[in-house]
Amino acid sequence: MTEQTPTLHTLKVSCSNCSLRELCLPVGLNREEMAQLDAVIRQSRRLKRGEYLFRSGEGFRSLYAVRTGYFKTCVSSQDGREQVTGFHMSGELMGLDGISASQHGCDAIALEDSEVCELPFNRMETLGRDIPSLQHHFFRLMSREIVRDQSVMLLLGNMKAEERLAAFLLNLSQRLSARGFAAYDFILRMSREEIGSFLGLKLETVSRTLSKFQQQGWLKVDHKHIQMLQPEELKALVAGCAQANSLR
Amino acid sequence: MTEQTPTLHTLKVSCSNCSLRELCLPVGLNREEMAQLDAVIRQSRRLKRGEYLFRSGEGFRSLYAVRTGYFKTCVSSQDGREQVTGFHMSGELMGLDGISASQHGCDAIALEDSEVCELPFNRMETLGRDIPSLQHHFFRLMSREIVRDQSVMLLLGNMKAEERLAAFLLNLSQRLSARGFAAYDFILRMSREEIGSFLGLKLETVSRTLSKFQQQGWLKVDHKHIQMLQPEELKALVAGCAQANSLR
DNA sequence: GCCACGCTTTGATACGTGTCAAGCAAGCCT
DNA sequence: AGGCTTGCTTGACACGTATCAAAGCGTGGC
Repeated sequence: MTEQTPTLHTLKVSCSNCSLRELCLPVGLNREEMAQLDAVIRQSRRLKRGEYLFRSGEGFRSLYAVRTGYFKTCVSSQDGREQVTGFHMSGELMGLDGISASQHGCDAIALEDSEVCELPFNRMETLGRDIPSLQHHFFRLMSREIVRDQSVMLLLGNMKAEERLAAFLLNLSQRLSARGFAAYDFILRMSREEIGSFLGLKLETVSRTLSKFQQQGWLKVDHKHIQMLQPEELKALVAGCAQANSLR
Repeated sequence: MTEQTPTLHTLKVSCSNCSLRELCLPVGLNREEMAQLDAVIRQSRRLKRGEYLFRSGEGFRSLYAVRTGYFKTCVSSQDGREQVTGFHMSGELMGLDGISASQHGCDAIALEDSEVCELPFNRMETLGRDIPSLQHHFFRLMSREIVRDQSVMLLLGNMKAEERLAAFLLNLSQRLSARGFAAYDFILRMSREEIGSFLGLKLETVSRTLSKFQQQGWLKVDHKHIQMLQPEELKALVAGCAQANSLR
């Protein structure tokens, strides 16, 4: 109970069959348990950019873990307003919201050609009863998602445009560097509109705010290519108003 | 997997020892399983208005289910901005966000004299392995929380003040009537400021919007006493922009 | 009972972000 | 290559909500 929060992802992404146990299930299983888990995890599925992994309302059977690529998840209202609820990169799990009603509660869309592992939930649940640490890990993952959602609420409820964008960029930076990529030089995989939707802003505001950061010398923005020149300044901006960097 | 989403609460709140199995765990357990569960659930704890049930950062050991009374949960940033993440009434569970880091991620504060049941999480987890339907129920509850958080994001990211407040009132109305209270005539347990914090608005805006609803004849507002005179109008306002009424 | 305090309402004004519109750059198709 | 589409930037302006301020109303304490 006192261990560190689990690293959801390691740097070694490209294994053989399905490297998922390394990615999102670092639970300390023994050899036999590993085998059981492998038997349950389905071969990975490939998606092209723009393809739906699942849609809101579809029957829920499986969770999906990103192996490679990039996803967004979003809920939309009847009149077409769309709210991006998260961006998901390698090692991250999608579909947890589907358990409650046995149907998916959001859309998951690939932002680039991607690959996911399918985790049939029934079987994972059964397996969790045999492997306590696996069960515990799943509870932790779901709880983690709740914590993340709470910090998004804090962001949407309290922060100004500049603070939101700074928090967003810093969060991206942190997650990328945790995966072995450069922390301060990266490519955005999503459009300004999608960023805006996530942050509760219009795309013009996102664009203007990026420009402002650039003018101040904090960033270099070349379309989707972002270089953080003075990350400390961005951190100073969100220091105070963020509880943690658990956005995603 | 195809059953209805569980009613988290029944109308019979005042039982003997701990009526929690009726409230938040309607899982279809047999007599022996019930006994096991009863053995794990701790005696209820009473709190006075304003008292903290737990605080962000405290060690996490238990989930808490509201037996009677009313709570708010909130996260706060270092510089003191507070975001109310939810209001909780009888039968609802608090503390799920604490599992991930083994410490509570928010504060839980009684809005009136209240009573909760303590559910030691370790023991519940163990019990879940013996009672599959209990385990499944917990996954559902957590997933449900994630779904709720997503609709709050939609609200905070996309909706205007009037829509937010209408959605909030309708959600309250629905939850109260599910507990056997009048749907269209109730007392707010929280201040304007707390409503505002939850909805991402300032208290003045909440007040003004309530006044506006009253002027239009949709509500009668007498301090904390709300009567919904034309709920259809409120519904019309949120129709389209809400995906479901799963705020809380 | 009265006073003091907290909560709420209401008004005037300011500010931030949305909206609308135009122009630009990059990528894609024929 | 030309012309089209798509996404991005930038400007002018409008609108919604925040901010500041003052006054009203209830409630609880003495």
